[in-house]
Amino acid sequence: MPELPEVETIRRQLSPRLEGRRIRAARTHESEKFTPAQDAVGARVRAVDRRGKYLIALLDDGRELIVHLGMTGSLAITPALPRDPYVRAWWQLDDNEFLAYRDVRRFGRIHCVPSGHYSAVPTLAGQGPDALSPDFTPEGFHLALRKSRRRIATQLLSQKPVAGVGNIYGTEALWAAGIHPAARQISRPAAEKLHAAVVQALEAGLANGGTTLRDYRNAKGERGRHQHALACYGRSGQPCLRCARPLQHRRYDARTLTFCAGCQPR
DNA sequence: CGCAGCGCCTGAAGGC
DNA sequence: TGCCTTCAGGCGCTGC
Repeated sequence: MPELPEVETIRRQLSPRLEGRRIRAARTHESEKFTPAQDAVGARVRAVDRRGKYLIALLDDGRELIVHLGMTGSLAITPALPRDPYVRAWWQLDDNEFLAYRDVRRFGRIHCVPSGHYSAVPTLAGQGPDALSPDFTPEGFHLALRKSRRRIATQLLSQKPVAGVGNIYGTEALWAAGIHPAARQISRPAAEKLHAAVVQALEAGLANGGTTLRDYRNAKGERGRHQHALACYGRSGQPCLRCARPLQHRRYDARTLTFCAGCQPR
């Protein structure tokens, strides 16, 4: 599932290829999740930005083309349109190349809105500071976490205290910080530790080109390498790398969380 | 407004 | 071998 490191990897690859390009044509799957991709036809891409897990192409007509990759989404630039039943949207550029959006499970979404008008994208509108931006501070993070009594893992995945964290990197950060995923309140020192762990987990993932468990591919179609560096996610039953006790997994709020009962006490 | 619960999707994996 | 069930989960929506 694409989280901040995967989306940022794609952004860095797409940016030099898309900047300055005019969108000549577009076609999409019939779902209203994807049809807004067609609204960008005629506009020129000024820059490719990212906020949390949202990729945002800034257009020269004062609008933004917003893409969320969901669970299985990927973007690639290709000289010819791939014959692939899972391409849900594509844009033809003025250099005759194509930007193709592939999404097997159709959990992703595409929007085209006036700049900054995110009422149609509530999660983007309401999300906290991007995890790799200077706005993500230990103080603000602790304050944001104190506003809710939900489980810490649920809060991390809500995108509100910080934007860009999904289950993989959230699991890694909680393990690294020694915090139980079901904890409902954490101390200031624990919040500071978790803040550092979130940044570290995401930067490590980015340095490794993202995590490919099954579907993730970057804009060149390559797999990430961070799946080999995961300490906790997907390792239930295997020994904790700190204390050798077998890692456990439990379902909290409809998602599977892996943790070490020894290193991450309640 | 916060939050719990459900639905969206499909391929893979496991049971029989 | 083949059919059926379960699972993965980010996010939008509904209703309390």
